[in-house]
Amino acid sequence: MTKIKESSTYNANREIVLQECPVTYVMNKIGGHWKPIILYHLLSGSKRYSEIKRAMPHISEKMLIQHLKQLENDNLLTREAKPVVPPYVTYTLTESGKELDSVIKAMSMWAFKDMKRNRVEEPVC
Amino acid sequence: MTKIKESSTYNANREIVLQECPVTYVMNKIGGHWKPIILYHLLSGSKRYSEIKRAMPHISEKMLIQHLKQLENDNLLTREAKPVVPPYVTYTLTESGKELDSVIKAMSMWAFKDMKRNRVEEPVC
DNA sequence: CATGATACATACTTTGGGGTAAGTACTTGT
DNA sequence: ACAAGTACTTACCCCAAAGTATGTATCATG
Repeated sequence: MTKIKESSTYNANREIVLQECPVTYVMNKIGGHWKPIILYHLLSGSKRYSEIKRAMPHISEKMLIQHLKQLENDNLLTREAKPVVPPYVTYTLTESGKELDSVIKAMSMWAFKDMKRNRVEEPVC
Repeated sequence: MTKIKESSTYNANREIVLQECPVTYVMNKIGGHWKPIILYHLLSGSKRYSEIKRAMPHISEKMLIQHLKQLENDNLLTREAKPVVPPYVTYTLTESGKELDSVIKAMSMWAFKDMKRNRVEEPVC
């Protein structure tokens, strides 16, 4: 987990904007390339670590746990580890996390519309 | 405008994911810290360059035009320049851009709910 | 006895997004 | 004559996000 320097101008700006815009508030929680996709996969139900990994073949393990931890810190999902060997860890969306489905759905609907408009072939997701 | 190297693993991964996930498709068009905020301000109607600038005091001019150009390339807004001095340039959302309000609204609604839940003071936006 | 599965952790490097600062062209106002 | 406004452009630098690679603990199974 890369640590974040608090003293940069970037972060100063971000904090100011955070106080001013709900959209930025959301982007700070689900922004980036991987977080929305993780959420997307968890919206269909709780999943084991390895299940998520298999569902997203192109993410590195480092990125996956890193974002899972961030999402956990942001109260979007919970982690449950059964003390067995081999380890059995499941990730489940919280209420906050589940309510994001309206956002994810709005995004998906817009995406499909826009792909059609720009004649991009539709994906299988 | 910083050029993007096409040959990186990052971009390879991104292109693969792009073909698989509508959410990533959206994130590539409106992701980052500034684009959603620009869109947010244009949703209330066409604006001059200087108006957008004044509405977003914390963005640098470089970032502003850079993102305006990217949004234009992505067909989310159009640029109209009147050939007068001093220059008079207006930015207007396209149909695609306007339709993003469902996404922006879903985000805002979730944000306010989540802020309440986490007892963050509500912003004035 | 060694391989594989599971769920990570850690070190090291790259890169591209963003910041800062300065310049440009043209005209209007004082 | 000089500053100010408008809409950019350009150059240079920094750092945080992402990638690559390897290590760890535990047990089951061949």
